[in-house]
Amino acid sequence: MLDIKLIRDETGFVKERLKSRNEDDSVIDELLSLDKIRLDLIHKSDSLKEKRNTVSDEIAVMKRNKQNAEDKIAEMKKVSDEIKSLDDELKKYDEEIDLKLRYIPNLPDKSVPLGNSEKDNVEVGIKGEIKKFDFKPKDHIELGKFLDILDFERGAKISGSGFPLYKGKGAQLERALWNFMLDEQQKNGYREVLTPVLVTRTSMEAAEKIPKFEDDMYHISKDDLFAIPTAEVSILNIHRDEILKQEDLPVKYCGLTNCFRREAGSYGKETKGFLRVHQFNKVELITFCLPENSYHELGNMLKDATGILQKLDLYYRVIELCTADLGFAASKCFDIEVWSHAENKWLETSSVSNCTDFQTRRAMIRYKYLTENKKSRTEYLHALNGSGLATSRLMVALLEANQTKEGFVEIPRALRSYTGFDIIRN
RNA sequence: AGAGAGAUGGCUGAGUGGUUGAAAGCGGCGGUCUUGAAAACCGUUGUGGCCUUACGGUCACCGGGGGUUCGAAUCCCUCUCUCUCUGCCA
Repeated sequence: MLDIKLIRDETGFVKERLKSRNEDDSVIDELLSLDKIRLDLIHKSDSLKEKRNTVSDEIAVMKRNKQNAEDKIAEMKKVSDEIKSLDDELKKYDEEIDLKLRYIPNLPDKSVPLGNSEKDNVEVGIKGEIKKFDFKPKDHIELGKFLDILDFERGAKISGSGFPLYKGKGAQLERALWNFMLDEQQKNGYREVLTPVLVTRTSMEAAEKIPKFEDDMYHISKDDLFAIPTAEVSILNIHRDEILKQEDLPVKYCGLTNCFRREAGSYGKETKGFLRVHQFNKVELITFCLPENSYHELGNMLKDATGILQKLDLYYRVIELCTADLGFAASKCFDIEVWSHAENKWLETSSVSNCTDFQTRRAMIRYKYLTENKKSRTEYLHALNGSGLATSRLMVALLEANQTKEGFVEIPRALRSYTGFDIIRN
């Protein structure tokens, strides 16, 4: 969430930045008027509490001296009632302000290209080469079926559509990718974690997924637990309500988890095979760092994510999202897309975002530092997240780009020590 | 799932209605001493809101929420979590 103080002090700036991402900025004025009332209530309540504290001490002294304090007690009873009604009122305003804040996205960084839709995203680089085939390349579904390594029909039998079943060398290839990617990211300085995939409502709120995206997630009502749509949620919450030591920064994690997304409302062509699924696997990267370093760290993370694609020798591009296409919590974001040789289009396989202090403010993830006059202060860290990478779309690109005329799939060199085989035949 | 115990500041741990924001110890930081270090001694050491240019003032916070009271870490209700024992299960 945004800082109400920033909204209060830099109203024009906040509005301008929200407008740049096509957000309605009228909520800012609503917030300011609520905030004004809230501050007024705080002043009234606090000064009454001060009075109550003082007089209560006087009553204690009088009682100790066996004096009669009935008058003061009666007076304070009234004061207490007044405080109570002020605080009840205050609570209503707090909740209303908080609810409004929860629906306001992060502010785009000044460096983010302005735009009105995804069409205004900017391509910042292409690496690798499109493979030339002297035959018509099969898509990943045909390959999966022909080689008997992917079984979307039986996956659907088990859990409904969008829950892929990997078989034989398909399952082994998937597992090889996990190990390869985790090893690579550890080399890049990320500490490996294996987190819960069911998390509490509080954790989802801390990651700013609730309330805005509650309907997009699987929910276990009996225990009020949510299946994570990304390990970003569980990893971010590792340090919820903590104050990290400045000398430990940046703190970097990588973790592989299943990811679950309801994808309600999606249908048609996009949903076939791996292109849009309810369950997939992803290695997630999270960095907690000092505010002044977060954009530098964003560059590092982008490099760490694309490094996987380079080693796998895949054709990919990086695009920078424009203001209108930024994710809710992001101030700046790069998407990495791999080429599908059968579909002849780009597939998003990673998204690397700087979420600045947007999540850490709600999650209360901070660090401590000394000011110039040696006063200790705490400040919110910046949090970044990125996929490094998601395997489902990656698998599409991998199978399609490495297929042979016979319909076999060659394993990229970097993966062979992980798979233990060089080619998948039927 | 059943029975019991517990949750206090970075940590250990006192505190059961009125200078307790909280004893004490450890740790941290600063200082004295020392060539340097250790030891010893002295001092200091939570977070957030609001007011203030600042100094500072004030309010809140002893797992979360609610209640009793002039006044709650302390009493009552409730929820969550942790530990021990029993049951069930990977």
